[in-house]
Amino acid sequence: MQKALIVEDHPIVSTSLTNLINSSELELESHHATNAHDGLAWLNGNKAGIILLDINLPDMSGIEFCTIAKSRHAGLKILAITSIEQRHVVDQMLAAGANGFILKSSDTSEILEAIKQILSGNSYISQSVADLLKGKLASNSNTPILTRREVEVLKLIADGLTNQEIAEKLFISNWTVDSHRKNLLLKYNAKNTAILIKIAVTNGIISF
Amino acid sequence: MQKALIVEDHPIVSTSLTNLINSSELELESHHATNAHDGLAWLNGNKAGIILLDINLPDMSGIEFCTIAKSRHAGLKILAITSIEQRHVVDQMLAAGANGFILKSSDTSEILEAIKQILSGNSYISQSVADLLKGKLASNSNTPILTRREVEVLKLIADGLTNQEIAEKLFISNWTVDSHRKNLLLKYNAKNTAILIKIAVTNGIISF
DNA sequence: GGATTTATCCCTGAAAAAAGGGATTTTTTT
DNA sequence: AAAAAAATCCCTTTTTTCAGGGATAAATCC
Repeated sequence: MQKALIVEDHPIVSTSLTNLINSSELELESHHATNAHDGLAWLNGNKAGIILLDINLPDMSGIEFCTIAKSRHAGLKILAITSIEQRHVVDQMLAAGANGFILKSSDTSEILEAIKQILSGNSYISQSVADLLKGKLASNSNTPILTRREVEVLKLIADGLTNQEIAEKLFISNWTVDSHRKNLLLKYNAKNTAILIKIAVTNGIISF
Repeated sequence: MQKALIVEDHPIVSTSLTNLINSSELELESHHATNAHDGLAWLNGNKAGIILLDINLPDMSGIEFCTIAKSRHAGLKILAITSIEQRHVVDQMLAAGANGFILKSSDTSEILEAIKQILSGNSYISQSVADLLKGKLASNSNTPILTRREVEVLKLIADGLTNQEIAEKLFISNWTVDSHRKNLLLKYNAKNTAILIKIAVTNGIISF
């Protein structure tokens, strides 16, 4: 019998997922980890047919978990489950190798369908997430594309560092930091640092 | 038989709560609403013994729901269920009249215990939430108490206004705005605006 | 009614950010 | 290999923030 690993810190959700799997016609033996660390440890001694992965874990982001798990266990199938519908999260999860993406607001039949599809080698992305990817949702569509360096600088700005301090940390000139900063303001159409940070935190670019 | 109303938009969680109640020795008939609006409508035609209320609803915050429901139906018992452990949320929910507060990371036995306690007229606050209120948790305990004016100024700063612009908007001197700003930095122990805004958004003071 | 908190106003000087340019080198993509 | 994008560095001036004080009226709490 294939094994399913549920990585989820909320007992209400994990017990529900366990019940869902056990009471379905799926031939899956369900296991449970309450954090990323335990999940990865379990994977070292067991072969999972599928992982149901919560994106908000206490010790590590779902994205990191996904990246690590995939690098250690090729061919591993991961279904990401989240309650937040944010473009950048979906992008990063898919880039990290997730095979499917559903929302906690999906009903149980959709979750089972997603599991089935993934087990049979397909990928499954729920409609609302697919819409998000197509940029159909107006709410998150005005998110500019930042370069790696810009994201790096942005995070340091949000941590309260000055241009000078950032320059020292990244071993670049403060003129360069200033350039990145100006580009950030431009891309976000922000008048100053305050609103820049607000937008960035809201859009999830800055981790909190 | 008393009725329980589950107000929760995530089917995984709501079905799990329903199962939990049905399979327990509690004499409760469980009902379900996926949003605040439907929940309030149901309450107009039915008498609920207890409401299990998710704090993050699609159409209204749990705090608003709580306030409205309590004003319309005196003596209504509400158990708030949340995944976020934020001081201000707990404070506001209790102020809105919630009888109990548990986290989604609580295990099922604790949830049942909370329901029992509340039905018998007591209030129930899970240990981690209680710790939060006592300021025991190092992570979230550094949330300062802001005055009305400080919150007002903070929001305008986050909207990208300068001291001068805020002064004009509030019909006060820019020296005053500067004073509030300095107090905000002091209270949050923030070195500059950037990190101030990050903390404020993270702590939910600034709406997004 | 007295004490405390809140909101207000004031000053100076240093530090930092924003607006305004422009330019070169290194990556990455096509 | 050429084109495009990203990252780097540079300068000036103006605006804004930050740090360091201090002080008074009004509201709120006990």
